[in-house]
Amino acid sequence: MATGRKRGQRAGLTREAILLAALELADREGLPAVSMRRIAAALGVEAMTLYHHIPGKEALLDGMVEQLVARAQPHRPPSGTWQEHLRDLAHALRAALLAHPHLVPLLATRRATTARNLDAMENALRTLCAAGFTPPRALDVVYSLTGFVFGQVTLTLAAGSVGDPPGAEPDPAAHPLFHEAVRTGDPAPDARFEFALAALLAGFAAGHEPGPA
Amino acid sequence: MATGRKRGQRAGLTREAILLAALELADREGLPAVSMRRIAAALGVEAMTLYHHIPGKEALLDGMVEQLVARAQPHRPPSGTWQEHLRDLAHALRAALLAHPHLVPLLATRRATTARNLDAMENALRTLCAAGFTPPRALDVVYSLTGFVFGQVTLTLAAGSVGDPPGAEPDPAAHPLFHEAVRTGDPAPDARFEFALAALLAGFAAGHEPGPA
DNA sequence: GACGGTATTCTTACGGCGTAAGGCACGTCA
DNA sequence: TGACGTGCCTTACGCCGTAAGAATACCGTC
Repeated sequence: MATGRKRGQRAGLTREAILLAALELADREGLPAVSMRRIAAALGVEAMTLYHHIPGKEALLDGMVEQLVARAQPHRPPSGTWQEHLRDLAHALRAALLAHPHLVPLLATRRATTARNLDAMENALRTLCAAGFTPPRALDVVYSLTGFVFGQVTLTLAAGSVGDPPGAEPDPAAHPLFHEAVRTGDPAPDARFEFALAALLAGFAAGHEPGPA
Repeated sequence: MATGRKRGQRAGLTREAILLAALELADREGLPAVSMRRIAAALGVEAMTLYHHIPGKEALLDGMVEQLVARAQPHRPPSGTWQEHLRDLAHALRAALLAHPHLVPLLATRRATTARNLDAMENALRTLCAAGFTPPRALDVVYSLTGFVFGQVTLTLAAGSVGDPPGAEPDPAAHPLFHEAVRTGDPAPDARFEFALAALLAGFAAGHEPGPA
């Protein structure tokens, strides 16, 4: 530490500042780089200092996830049909995840039920119930949508992560349809997401109102 | 090592045996327990010995994922409508993931395009194209389904993982619909999966054949 | 202004991790 | 018989998370 601070002099650390530094480190160098020592170094401080603001590494990762989901609220106010509401929700969540791709695997090990998160869910449930869904069905819909978005984003990120060394299909003749599809398909991952999201929402609608009158 | 083996005596290690031991360790004690030393100990061997069969930790984790997806093939032969085919695929994948819950987070960081995996995908694509889907659309469907299953399973596992210490909704009055839904909803995770899967498949069908004739 | 308590920071240290480098014994084949 | 490759072990290095404790600045009280 080459800072001009003496032994007991405050460095002005807060839980928020630590989580922010951790987030930035993860975004810049990936999850394995997120160590107590590296975060502390980025803040001009020794590793053990962090423990006065955060109980341990697990709590730190929890906090990072918490910060991530806090950024996943739709900017538009809840209006329009329940489909539009859900579509906004899905887009907001997807955008938040894609903005911090290295953090996405963290969500697979951690539950993210913060108060703010529950507020957004309650909003969605209200919209759905007003549209005639029963509360349990509405919860099914919201949970399903959340898992769907997470899965789509994860698959997208994992597909283009490393330089394809493991499998790297060697024989186009063995899987002709696959190769044709890859060759002629839309290369934008957005299109696939929109397609699948539309299908899921259409499916919810179909299950909700059995016939189109 | 208190085994009765002398210095240069073979222990009969193979890549398969190592991966199996790693899988069993992960199932029994979770992912953090999967270390080179622990795996080696389980096999009655020193850690460095593993490096004669596996290049390193990353390759080991890749191998574990490979083993997992290899178990994700449907047992039934591909028959029936494309919806039934996809449903079988989804159930097989979900069953494989649920059988090794601790490995699911690994899939978030690793792509799993083995030859065997591509075979299953090619099968699905063939069925879909025979039903009138274009190859790119069929690929969209299969990818979307895969991501969907992964997301659903991950969410299910994460929801019931630890003892709910982080959020643990403190005020039922603040989120009345959420609590009513939890109280009166179906507690079986299977039901939610079936509901969402049906919705997604229905959505695919709706996008495929615009009108129900 | 002096003073005591508290909050914040740093130092040191331990065990575990992945793995690089090199040594030793066995099986095989010339 | 002897040389050699293969499979295994030993040692060692630099990371990691974090427990224990010493040192110092800050702050409310007088």
